[in-house]
Amino acid sequence: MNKQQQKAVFSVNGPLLVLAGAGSGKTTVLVNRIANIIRFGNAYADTSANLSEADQQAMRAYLQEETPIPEKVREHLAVLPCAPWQILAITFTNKAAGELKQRLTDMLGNAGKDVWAGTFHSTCARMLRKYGEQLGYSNHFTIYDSDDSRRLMKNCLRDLKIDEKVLACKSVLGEISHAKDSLISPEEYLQNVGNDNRAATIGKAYQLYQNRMKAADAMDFDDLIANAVKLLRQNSSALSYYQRKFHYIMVDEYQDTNHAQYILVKLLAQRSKNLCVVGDDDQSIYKFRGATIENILSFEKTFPDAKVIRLEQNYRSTQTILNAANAVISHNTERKGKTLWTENPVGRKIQTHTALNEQDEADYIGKQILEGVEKGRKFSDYAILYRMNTQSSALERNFVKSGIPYRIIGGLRFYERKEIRDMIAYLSVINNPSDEIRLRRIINQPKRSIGDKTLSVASDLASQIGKSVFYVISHADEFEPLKRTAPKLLQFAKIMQGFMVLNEEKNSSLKELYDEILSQTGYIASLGNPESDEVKDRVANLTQLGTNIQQYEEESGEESSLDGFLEEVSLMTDIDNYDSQADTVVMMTMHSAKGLEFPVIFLPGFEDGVFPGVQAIYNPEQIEEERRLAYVAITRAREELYILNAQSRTIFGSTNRNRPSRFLDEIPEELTEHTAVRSWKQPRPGTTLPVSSKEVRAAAMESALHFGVPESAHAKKSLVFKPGDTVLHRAFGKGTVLSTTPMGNDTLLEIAFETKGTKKIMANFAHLKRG
DNA sequence: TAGGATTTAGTTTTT
DNA sequence: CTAAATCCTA
Repeated sequence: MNKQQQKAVFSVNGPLLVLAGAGSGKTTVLVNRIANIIRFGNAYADTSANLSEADQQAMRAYLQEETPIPEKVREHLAVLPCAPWQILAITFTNKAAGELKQRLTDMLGNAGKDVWAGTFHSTCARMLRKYGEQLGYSNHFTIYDSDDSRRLMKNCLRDLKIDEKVLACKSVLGEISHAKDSLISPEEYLQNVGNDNRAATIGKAYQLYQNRMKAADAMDFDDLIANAVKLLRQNSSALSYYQRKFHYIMVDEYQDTNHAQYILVKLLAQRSKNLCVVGDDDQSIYKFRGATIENILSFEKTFPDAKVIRLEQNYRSTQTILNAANAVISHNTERKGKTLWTENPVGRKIQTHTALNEQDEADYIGKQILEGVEKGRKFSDYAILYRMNTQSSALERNFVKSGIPYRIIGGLRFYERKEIRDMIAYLSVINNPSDEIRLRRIINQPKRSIGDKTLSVASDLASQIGKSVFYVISHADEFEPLKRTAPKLLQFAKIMQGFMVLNEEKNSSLKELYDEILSQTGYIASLGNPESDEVKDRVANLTQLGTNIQQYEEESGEESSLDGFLEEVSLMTDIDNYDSQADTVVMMTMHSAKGLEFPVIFLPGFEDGVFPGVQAIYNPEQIEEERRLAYVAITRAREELYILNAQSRTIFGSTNRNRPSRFLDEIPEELTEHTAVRSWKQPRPGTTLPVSSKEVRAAAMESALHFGVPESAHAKKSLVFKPGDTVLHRAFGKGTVLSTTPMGNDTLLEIAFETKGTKKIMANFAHLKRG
């Protein structure tokens, strides 16, 4: 470790701000700092000792950081052991927390497992499970995700007779989220509306929404933080419990914390003052969801005796990549200012490429990857980072065609798939029957002939008698208005109650419960034709969920519970599932890539209007945020960086010609090497601009034949394969053709490779040779 | 109430 | 362009 890193590791007591540039070994510092605290504990001085002024000073210096200490002083120092559970480490993703724990366990053995490591949300959830009753929640409250929140808000707006055309559900939710970040309750919100009509309406919706959340025993993401703060503020025994428990607190990615999170950390650290925050103001990219860079900029004001350590040596990227990153970020005005440097080699120049359109761009990327793999790179060396999830589809099409194995992080997430959410909803209603939103989701899924009408009647009855909807449904025969549907409702209630009993039984496992739900509800059968690809896919997902449940049970052993599983699931993100071992190319948004690194990075869509996005172009503040995002994206690359733009691009059905991104202009020319399919300045005289997407595609095809694709690929088009042929793929090696299916101008080949298994590949894109 | 057909709206980033 | 919402009919 370098001097600065050592200093950060050994500065144990008191507030500490570590400004850690990209790739500066921040995680190493964090891990070693925690290990150091556990090993050597909390050194404190015997202040009653009769020491000279100089010795006292030496002692103080020692307490603040590892400095040499005179023998005479040593005997007056004591070391308090610090237990792992007295350390709280807050990370940005669950995955980061898991890795932190893993590395600690590698160093310290089992002690590493007892460190409290998690995200803000999981930490708060844990505190609220213990103390939530103080705020009127049960200890198995449900955590709503954004879809649940949306459904609930829709209902609220409908019941308040607010027309969504006047006030969109989304903007109300956004406003409420902002209020919660600022720790403003519905009542306070309503007090401050003045004569702003819109605000008054939002306030009413906020209040109703919160009341219903409480009735459903549910919290949304923002509530987790806000309620944790509320708990600590109004319950002094909880506050003092956690203040005494956590001797040391560390917060990673501090630049992306919001106001509520800042208050939370401040409360927890008030007693011990041992707060260490790590962050990089240049990497703050979550302003849009309430993160305030202020937290990091004002840390020294909040904690006047704070020590500040800068980590500016980069161990990740080549000089070229780092220079480009520095050049781009230097255009921002609102920053603390630092310059990363590295002893790494200069490396290859940054490859900038102008493609015709998004398909052509994807082809270029695919080609570079296949060439690289041929030269010995692994697929997992490559990552593609884009601004919007929608950009992945062009890449996906190309990768399928050329047989490049890939994974997409984000986009349609596993836990957002309909069938998965349905099963999760079953599990959470079993866990918490008051959860009306999720009850509504499953009551007619599979179809039980229970419609909207019946449900709103039941819902009204429930609020009249002050019981939950589930209560009304399970006593449906006692209510006159429900006479007709009562048998159906009772039948549903009966299965659910059966599940609840099963869940209560001590010796039954979650996996058994899950399998029972699947079979008793006949869910799989209700999906339709089991031969169709779509249903096969869904069934595979349901099986995967079963595996996940089993895995959870194995991991948490005695501790496992339905509660625990649901909590883990609701706070899980795609990036948490990302397995860096598998040999596949990875695609994700630049946001998701935070904290990750790859040998080769592709950045498609560097065009004004895509990145920076249209909404940001006329807003200097937002441009700065986009520029920080560019900085994050560039600094993910270790060895090679490709930046791409396209002359025309089709997004959301309309085709636009975008000029290259201003961020490209900010990279000094001597760092780049540019290639282009064709000069983007002028279309050739006499050429009409393609208008429809169909024409664009045709033009791209035509143009690719003449410009983009090398001569050999042209010739390959005439190569015809038949089953039994031996072929040679540049990445997969030798294989035998199993089947051929003509598709348009191309042929889909199924090939059994000797070492890489059976794959389906499009003939024209596969770069095949005869074996 | 189910299911299909048609229209329409909404398109950034995520715990 | 896609996914969701709405409408319409059986």
